[in-house]
Amino acid sequence: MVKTRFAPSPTGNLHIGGARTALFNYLYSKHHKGIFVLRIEDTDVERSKQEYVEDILGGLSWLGINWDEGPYYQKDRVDLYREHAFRLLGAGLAYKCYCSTEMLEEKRKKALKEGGKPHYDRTCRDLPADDVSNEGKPFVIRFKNPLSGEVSFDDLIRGTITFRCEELDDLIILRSDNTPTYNFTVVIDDALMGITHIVRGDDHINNTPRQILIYEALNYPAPRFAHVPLIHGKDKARLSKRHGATSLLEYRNEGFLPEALMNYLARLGWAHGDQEIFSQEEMIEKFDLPNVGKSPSVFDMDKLSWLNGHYMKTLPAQDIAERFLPFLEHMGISAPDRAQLVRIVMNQRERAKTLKEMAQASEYFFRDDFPVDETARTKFLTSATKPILVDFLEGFNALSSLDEEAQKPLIEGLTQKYNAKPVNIIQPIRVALCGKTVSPGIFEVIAILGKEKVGKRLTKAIESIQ
RNA sequence: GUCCCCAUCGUCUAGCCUGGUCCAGGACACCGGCCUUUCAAGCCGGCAACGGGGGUUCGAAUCCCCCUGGGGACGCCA
Repeated sequence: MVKTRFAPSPTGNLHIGGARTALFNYLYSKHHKGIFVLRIEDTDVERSKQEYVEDILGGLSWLGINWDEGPYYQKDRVDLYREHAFRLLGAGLAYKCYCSTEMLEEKRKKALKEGGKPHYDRTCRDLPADDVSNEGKPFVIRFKNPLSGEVSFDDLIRGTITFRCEELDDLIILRSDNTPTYNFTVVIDDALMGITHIVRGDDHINNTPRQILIYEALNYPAPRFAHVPLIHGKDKARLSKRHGATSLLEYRNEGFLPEALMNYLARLGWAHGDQEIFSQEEMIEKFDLPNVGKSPSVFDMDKLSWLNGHYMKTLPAQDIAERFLPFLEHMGISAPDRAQLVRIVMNQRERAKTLKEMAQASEYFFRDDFPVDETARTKFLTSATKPILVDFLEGFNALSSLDEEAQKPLIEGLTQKYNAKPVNIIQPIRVALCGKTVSPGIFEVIAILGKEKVGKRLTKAIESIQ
């Protein structure tokens, strides 16, 4: 049984990178009909915040990634980690270290300056067992790394990776305040929770050999590892707040659809031939680790927008209308007429990349005091176009239906009378009704607005012209 | 500095494992055209890449080595 996990630390929002890691873990487990676990790694009491926990859970839920187990909180499991730490201490596989933070910092700096590895010099490693000189002093527990030999593992994405033990440090597993550290808790939890496959960012490659050594010391079987490349910003550097490192929920607020974001994230670093569009079911069916690329990818907003536009156009209109509503409400607009709303969505969705854009472009459908673009007004609401509007209004009032077939002859009649192209007749009407030169087809706009509103708006526009 | 990872169009990528069908395919963006009541959408077309150098081979994007470039790690953060 395949069991994967996503184990974020709540020291920041869930961003694009984290979400993709979560997605890959989720897809891999579901592909193998396995279990996906969510675990919150909150052992850093200083930096962990409840608001981030909420952001992470909210972001995953919105995206559509559901976990089968958890969320587990490491905070609730500290006794477990301590037990393990002292077990290693008792077995001689770990030792107490009394070096102060300041001292260590100095040693690091010095080593770096001399061109060496900034590693712990193992001062306390060989302190005699009956040493009493440090009695009562605060201490940390360090893991006793093998001094020689190699550690290697077979990465599911990159193949075999080997490290020499000399490169590894005697890392701290229990801090002086008695709290455990990441490289230790992660091993214990993954082992105890029965995680079979660890999919994570490749910034963890260096941690892997240390963790494998801990698995061995603890006598736990090690899982398989798969390190996915990091996502970069346009400047090719690691994703930061400037690029896409904002909360996933920001994308929701900007009017992106979770289907689009999930699709985009899946294709960032993974491919299945030439296919671009994947439903969640298809991703689960087709996702596999060997198809994940090895090189870092750049987050591309344009492509995300395109995908979002695609889903805007292809998801059921009723569905889009449902999700569209909050964006209207955010603008202080209520849309009680369901059928009308769906009709607006059907006409606007191909001209908007996001729900937010669509809301902004649809204001005139809901408000009579919609803004009027001044450039459009001076160009199309003029003394020259006034008679067209007057004529149109007159003909319009006589219409018995607002169907396209009923409206068409009216416009055609005017093009003949004024010897003008349709565009010259329609644009003034459009500006009168919408306040701008851009809108869905004029027949649709009129049908959606209805007889009364169209009449009022035309009258108002005519009166505004000197 | 040391260690680790990576390297195909501007971007996401297919192809690489199992060399020839690749003067490298798809998608986004961009440019042009068609359609057209505006804007979009849609359709058609175009631009555009195997980082460099050595090997191996009849033949290399594909295998090997070096260089260069980029990224990551080196915390009582995760």
